[in-house]
Amino acid sequence: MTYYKEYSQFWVSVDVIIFGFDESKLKVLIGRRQMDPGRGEWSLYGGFVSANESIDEAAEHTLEKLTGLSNLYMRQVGAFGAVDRDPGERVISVAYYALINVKDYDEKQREKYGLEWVDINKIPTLYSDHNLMVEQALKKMRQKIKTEPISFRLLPSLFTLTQLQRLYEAVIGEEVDKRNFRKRIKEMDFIEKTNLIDKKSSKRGAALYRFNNKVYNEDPNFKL
Amino acid sequence: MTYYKEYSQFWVSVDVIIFGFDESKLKVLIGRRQMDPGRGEWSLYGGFVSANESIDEAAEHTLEKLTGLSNLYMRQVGAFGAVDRDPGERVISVAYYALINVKDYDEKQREKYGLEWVDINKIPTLYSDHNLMVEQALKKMRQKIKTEPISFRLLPSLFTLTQLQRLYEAVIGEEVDKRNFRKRIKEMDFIEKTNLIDKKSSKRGAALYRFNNKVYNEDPNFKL
DNA sequence: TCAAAAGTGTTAGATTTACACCCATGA
DNA sequence: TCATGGGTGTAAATCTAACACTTTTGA
Repeated sequence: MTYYKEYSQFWVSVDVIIFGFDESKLKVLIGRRQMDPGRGEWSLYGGFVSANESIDEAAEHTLEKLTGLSNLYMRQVGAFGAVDRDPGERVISVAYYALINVKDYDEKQREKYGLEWVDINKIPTLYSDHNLMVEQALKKMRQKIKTEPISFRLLPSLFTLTQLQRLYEAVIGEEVDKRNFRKRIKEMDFIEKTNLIDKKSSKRGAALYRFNNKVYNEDPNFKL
Repeated sequence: MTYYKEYSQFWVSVDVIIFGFDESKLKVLIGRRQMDPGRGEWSLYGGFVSANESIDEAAEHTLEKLTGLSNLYMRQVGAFGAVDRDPGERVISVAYYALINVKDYDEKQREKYGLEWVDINKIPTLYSDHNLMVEQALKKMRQKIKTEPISFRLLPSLFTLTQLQRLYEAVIGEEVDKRNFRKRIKEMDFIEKTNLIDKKSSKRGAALYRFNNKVYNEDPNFKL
């Protein structure tokens, strides 16, 4: 503490907006806050940054603790720093959003932390400024999904085009034309048709597709 | 300090990327760092967040102190939190970018703080992770300038279409077609032609335009 | 008189949107 | 046999991109 001792210090936390996709709905993982103040209120999951980790790492640790998964897609939303944002103390928080495939996520893990998947359109009032964080995270994600292949982080590794379309619609919040959507998909060589058939979703069965990251890297042109 | 005492606290600073436009170039205001560590290195201007202000306010205060101007356009870039980003101590910094009209900015103020306008394409190595901050700020600004009327924050209140075009080109980093550019401007009713003529830029003289915010708010359709 | 910047329209090509029917299958 | 979701192509409309010459005037 040699250089800056005259200045104030703050607690810094991270809050993670975890997006998942299920039943054609975009969902967020929220839980009941486990600590005071605000114990019992609906809240994002978060954690404090500790001295030996970067903010990014703190967010990764939080996410990994919660999901048991690593290498998830995660991006910073921004820093939230209103003086009274936390009802307890002055805490500055950095929000991140992460994408997970709901099927990879262990239900036991979910129950252990008392978390629930909540439809993005039915989010209750959350602790502190967490509603704001979710809103901003969604806005960022909407941008990204049009220009980067992040959809695949929310889907199983094999997916049907209808699933992909429903996901896209859930994220941008409006319906799109099936034929036009598929036309665009066909132009992206890194979205590969397998010869596997999904029989769960329809009687006829739907072709299963796969995202080929190697092909994508050779010609990273994604546009929805 | 009742709730979170077990957790670490951090210094939190703000760093401001101040963009200006002059001589058809996009510029950033940087100076020689006035404090240890890193005294004398090229650096963004920043300041520590204090206990009684939000991060946004801290950024506004920093900017106002530096420029003597208030109500400038400012947006958050994000939080930077690598453990060793600051060579002195662990400091988490939140970067902001601001837009100013170089002509509104008092030269005395600039000299007082030893600041220089540096071409965005000729930025020297800066203190800490400030180069990264500038890069990210520019990326964000590039997005914004296409969909929101922020150009006018970088220009005098009366400007010629050539100035507007040069600014746009400087920000996106490529030249655009004059006729197509002007066609798009004509469609935006909130960019109003005045009957004033600027004689500085050419012998013939160029019509001066003005951004009408009231008209913009009635039909906020901006697209470059 | 000429150099320098201002100002102005048209056309071809590319992209986007709208739209409707047949297919395969399990219940 | 029929209800359900899967799959497919074309044409009109819109948007984008390319392109060159005339005007004005101060030096």
